Amino acid sequence: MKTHTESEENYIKALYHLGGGLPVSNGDLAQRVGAKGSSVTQAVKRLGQKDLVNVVPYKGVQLTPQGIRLAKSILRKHRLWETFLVDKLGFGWDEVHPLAEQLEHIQSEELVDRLFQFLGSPKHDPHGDPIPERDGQMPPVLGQPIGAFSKGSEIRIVRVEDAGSEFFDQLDTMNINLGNTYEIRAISAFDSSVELGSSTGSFWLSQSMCANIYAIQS
Amino acid sequence: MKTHTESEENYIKALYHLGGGLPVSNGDLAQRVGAKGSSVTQAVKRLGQKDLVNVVPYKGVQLTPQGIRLAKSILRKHRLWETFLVDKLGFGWDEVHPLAEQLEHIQSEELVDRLFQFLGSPKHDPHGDPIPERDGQMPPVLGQPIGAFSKGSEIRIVRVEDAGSEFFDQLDTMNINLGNTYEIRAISAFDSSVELGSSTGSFWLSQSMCANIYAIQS
DNA sequence: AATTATTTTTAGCTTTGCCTAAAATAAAAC
DNA sequence: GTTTTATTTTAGGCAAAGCTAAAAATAATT
Repeated sequence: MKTHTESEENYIKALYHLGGGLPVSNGDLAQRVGAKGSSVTQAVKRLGQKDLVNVVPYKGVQLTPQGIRLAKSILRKHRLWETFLVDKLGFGWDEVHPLAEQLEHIQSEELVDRLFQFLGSPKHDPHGDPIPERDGQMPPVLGQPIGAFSKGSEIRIVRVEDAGSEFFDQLDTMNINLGNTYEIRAISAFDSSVELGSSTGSFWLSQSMCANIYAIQS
Repeated sequence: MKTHTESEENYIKALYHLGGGLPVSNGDLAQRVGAKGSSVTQAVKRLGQKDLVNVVPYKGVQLTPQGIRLAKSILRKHRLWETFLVDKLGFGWDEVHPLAEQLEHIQSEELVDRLFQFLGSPKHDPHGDPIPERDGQMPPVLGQPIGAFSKGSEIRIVRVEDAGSEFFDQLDTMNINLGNTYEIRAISAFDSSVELGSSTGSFWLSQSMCANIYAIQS
């Protein structure tokens, strides 16, 4: 696998995020990478020459299989570094994203492999998102939004959406973490908020909080 | 402290390595960073505008106090990452340099501080080189070349020069590591090679090996 | 179908950072 | 104290990556 610039990798990442393998519009891509449309046009032209994307002018850009492979390898690095930052260095889960954006560009297969081992071969990152395997396979995306469970269910938190730092702050102040287990004690017919109970007491979660917190039956 | 490009940081690092605080010639700098003289001329002009160096045309370039501060902070990061790679990920000391060259450019005070703590507040890196402190202070440069000790001395290896991968390979095959202790059993009058002894036996070290291995009386 | 609005591309400019080749300066040799 | 040699700087080019403003193509609306 050749070596790519950070800018290129950022475009690939954005394309994977927005479209997976499907075409993405110039405008959406521009918004995602924080550049102007004209810059995107020439950027994807460069990527096209490296066979990382297929470009149809005025129609859209699409990752090639190689592009998807690269995207996954970047995502793998990103999520492994996030895991390192949280598990080993004690960062909060709201702080790690910008750091991982830098670290994900470090080039070394060996480093990634060793990091993976050092972290105990994790399948999911600190937010519960799946970490792509070495060969590109994706572990399952875990859980359903809390709102999807019915009264009486015993649930375990397995994933949270990246819904901004205020959301993470709220999780922190409510002491909600991956792995926590609760019983669903009540569901409000008025505003769909949910009462979660545990051995230490119970509390209410708003509908919008519930929508960003994923759990499984436990 | 503002943010700098990787190229800028590489020039600063090279200047610190070559001159410390003293003037460095264009040619030496060019050689060190692996660029042509003309590239260096404009690079240092840019650095001058940021007050990281003082340039006297045709005479030489010199780090300013701010430049020295920056150089030390890069060196700190470099050596902390090397420590991480060896101590935590199990890399060999000959493999870590190119990786640390990438990692040293990651921007985050917080990350450096946490890494430092995670590694147990080390004062020296895996080669025994001092890791600059947060405030720029330098721990002592340890040891004297093995050749400087006299027959009968009990010594402990505390530092090795970065003398290329063949040198490191030789250390590995001879099982020489930081912390090892030996007795100086003999010094050849013919070629200045040295016989080191330990509980497990003894062996001879060539003069050029000795020159790159540093020890203290133990 | 024609016009308007939106999106995308082209054209041309800027900065960083490298290059080669030619000119200018400093150092060394005669 | 010239002249030759070595070093350093200008001058001019090139690629990556961004920008603005104008032109072209597509999509939406009357």
